[in-house]
Amino acid sequence: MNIPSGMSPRASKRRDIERAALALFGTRGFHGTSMPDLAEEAGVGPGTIYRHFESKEALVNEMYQHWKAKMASEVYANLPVDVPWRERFRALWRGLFQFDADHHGAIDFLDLQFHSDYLDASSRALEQQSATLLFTMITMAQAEQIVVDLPPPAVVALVYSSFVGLVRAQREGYLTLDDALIDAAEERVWAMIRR
Amino acid sequence: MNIPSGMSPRASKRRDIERAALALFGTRGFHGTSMPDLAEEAGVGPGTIYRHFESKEALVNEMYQHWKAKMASEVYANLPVDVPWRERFRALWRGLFQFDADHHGAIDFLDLQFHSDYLDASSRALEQQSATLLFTMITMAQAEQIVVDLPPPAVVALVYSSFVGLVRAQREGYLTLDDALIDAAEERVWAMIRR
Amino acid sequence: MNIPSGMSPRASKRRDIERAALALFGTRGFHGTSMPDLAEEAGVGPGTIYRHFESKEALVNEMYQHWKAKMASEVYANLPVDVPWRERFRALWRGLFQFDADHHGAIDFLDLQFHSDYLDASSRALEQQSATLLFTMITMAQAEQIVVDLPPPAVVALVYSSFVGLVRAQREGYLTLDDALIDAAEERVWAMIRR
Amino acid sequence: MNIPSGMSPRASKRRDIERAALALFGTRGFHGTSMPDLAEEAGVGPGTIYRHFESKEALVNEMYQHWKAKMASEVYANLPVDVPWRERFRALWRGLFQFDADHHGAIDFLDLQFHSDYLDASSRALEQQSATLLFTMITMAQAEQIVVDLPPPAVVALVYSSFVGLVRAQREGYLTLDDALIDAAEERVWAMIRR
DNA sequence: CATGAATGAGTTTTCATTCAT
DNA sequence: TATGAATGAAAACTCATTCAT
Repeated sequence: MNIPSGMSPRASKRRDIERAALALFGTRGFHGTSMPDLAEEAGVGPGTIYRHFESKEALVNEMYQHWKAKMASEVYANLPVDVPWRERFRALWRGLFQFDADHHGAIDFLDLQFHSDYLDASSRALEQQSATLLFTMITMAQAEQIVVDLPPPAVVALVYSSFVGLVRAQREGYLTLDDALIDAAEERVWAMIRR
Repeated sequence: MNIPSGMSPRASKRRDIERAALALFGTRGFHGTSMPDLAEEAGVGPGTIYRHFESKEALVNEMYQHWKAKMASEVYANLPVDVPWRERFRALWRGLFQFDADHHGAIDFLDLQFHSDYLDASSRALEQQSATLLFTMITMAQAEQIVVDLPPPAVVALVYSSFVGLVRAQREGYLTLDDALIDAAEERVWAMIRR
Repeated sequence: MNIPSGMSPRASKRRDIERAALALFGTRGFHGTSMPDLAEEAGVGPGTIYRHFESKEALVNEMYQHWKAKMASEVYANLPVDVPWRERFRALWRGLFQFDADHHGAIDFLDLQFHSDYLDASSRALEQQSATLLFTMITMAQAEQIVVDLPPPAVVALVYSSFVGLVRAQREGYLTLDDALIDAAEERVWAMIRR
Repeated sequence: MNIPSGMSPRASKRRDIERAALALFGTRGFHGTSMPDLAEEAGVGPGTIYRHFESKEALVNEMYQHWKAKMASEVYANLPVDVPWRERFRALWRGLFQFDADHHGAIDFLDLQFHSDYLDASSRALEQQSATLLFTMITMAQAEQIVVDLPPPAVVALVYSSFVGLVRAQREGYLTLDDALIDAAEERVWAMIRR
């Protein structure tokens, strides 16, 4: 068997399951993905999934929280401070696309499970937390007269959904998101929200 | 029973089913909605659905095509011609939100079923058609140097996902989309895509 | 299809399921009986059971309560009053065996599910009620110096388990419980508990 | 680890498994007890059970035969000979309760597995043997006009089920079986079966 | 035409058993 | 020898669909 170095076989199977779940939940959705399908995609028996996750719901929630947290730590937590807002925005925008490139399917997964009724309190709390962080950032930039004076949730919606829109368009084959396009889009999105 | 005037009881039941399907498919998704649930929401027996639609897939496809077509005819087909692009864009933007206001849940429904594997060739063709129409519009505006020189699918993605993002934000309770906000957003989105 | 007269086909299926459940739960036990087996024994599809009973646990609890109540009404409620205790006891004893003869398998069923952890509060309450009724009866007879002065639960255990023991012995093929044997046993059991 | 003196670690684990099996099979039943649960209760890994017993069925059968045999040797084989029947009965009765006190749960276990379809030929043979021994004893006493003239299986059923009934009543918390109660019950049960 | 009870294939989940460590 | 992760067959249960009424 081919086990990634430095990983126990058990942990490796868990990874396989998580990988399969990210791919299938992110394309077919939670209810559109059956556990046998998931097992086959992961290359394990159906019973094996239940040695790693309590239930299908527990699996999707653990995944959701994992990726929400990863996004927070890889994108939001690493934004430069003490630089002009313009530059912070560029770092945010590039961070988002970098995250998408580094973790294929994660954005699709998060977007598709967004606000589904099988998400538990923990997942919703993380969701809230991310949103609040972005609202706060916008509010600060507005206080400095840098960003347009729309309700912060509106600004966040405009920016974030633009990002997701481009990622989706690429997934559907309408686009290729290279650095040039990402930067060009960044300029335009900034134009949308700057004062 | 209360039957809308000018509508046969049969047609009225079909409406009830369509209404229920729009609401449930648009919130819980296709696989997350069961036919018995749909029937109950519509106030009909489960068997009745099958007198109007061949199958669950046929139902969602008919719905998808219905609303895609309705959107094309109510929003895209009524855009003013022989007016400046700026004004056409404003009409488009307002038309989108008007459509959302007139047909509660329709945007959520279309967005959630987007590019799902249970959509058939017909649905995909309509999807294509709508997209192509928008791409063409953008291409024309770019030829006149009005709109920024990004790939048309990117421009469409930016605009349309901004619209959907605002609608979603309202659904989640983060926003109220009144005319003032819609117009303010319009200005900013136009700022994003104008040359 | 052969439907008992005066019974809707729906009610008839429910009867079939109840009959099958009494037989299988009473011989193989709750956990030893699978829903597909139950369905086959009842001559219905597995899904049909769930249109009549919420779950396997709900089924066994409804059955338990049904038969406990039936036993109370057919055996305990019809005991003669204003007759000597000797006669009441004979009526009780004969009533128990009559119940067993009338409702084949019911005693085995009740005995096998007795105090199982899948019985719910309602079932346990009925159990309690039956027990209390018997304890009270014994206490009264003791007050009149008719019955031996053991703790009432002990007296009830001796009598009731003697009854069940005979029924079991018949089921295993060791005995045939005809009237003569039942009456002879009654005399001996009375000898056991009389003062 | 705490290993009983004079016992190999292997034998000690086997004891742990047997102890766990007695407790769980005797309360939840054979089908209601899972091998992982059994392993946890025994404090061993699930795989370990299979180094000692071929299968779950083999385990329950070995247990059944073990306890049936133990009961025969500890209770039936030690009955005094050349003493009046009255005294032999007292010894039997006390022996039964002594056995229950010495081997907590064994009576519940034997009673619950009684005549289950997973018991094999060996187990059934031992069952038969025990029964026959008791039938013979009763027949002899009847020949001496000591015991009432019911079919021997009926007499055995009355006595043995009275014993089990008292043990059950204690398990359910209705009674405490102290020596006084046991002796008082013995007197009454003897009154039931004596000529 | 509308209904809803019935169905059985398919779902999520459990568990007796195996086997690499 | 003991382990416990992995397995897949089978369990409880759901649901799209049918059809007798």
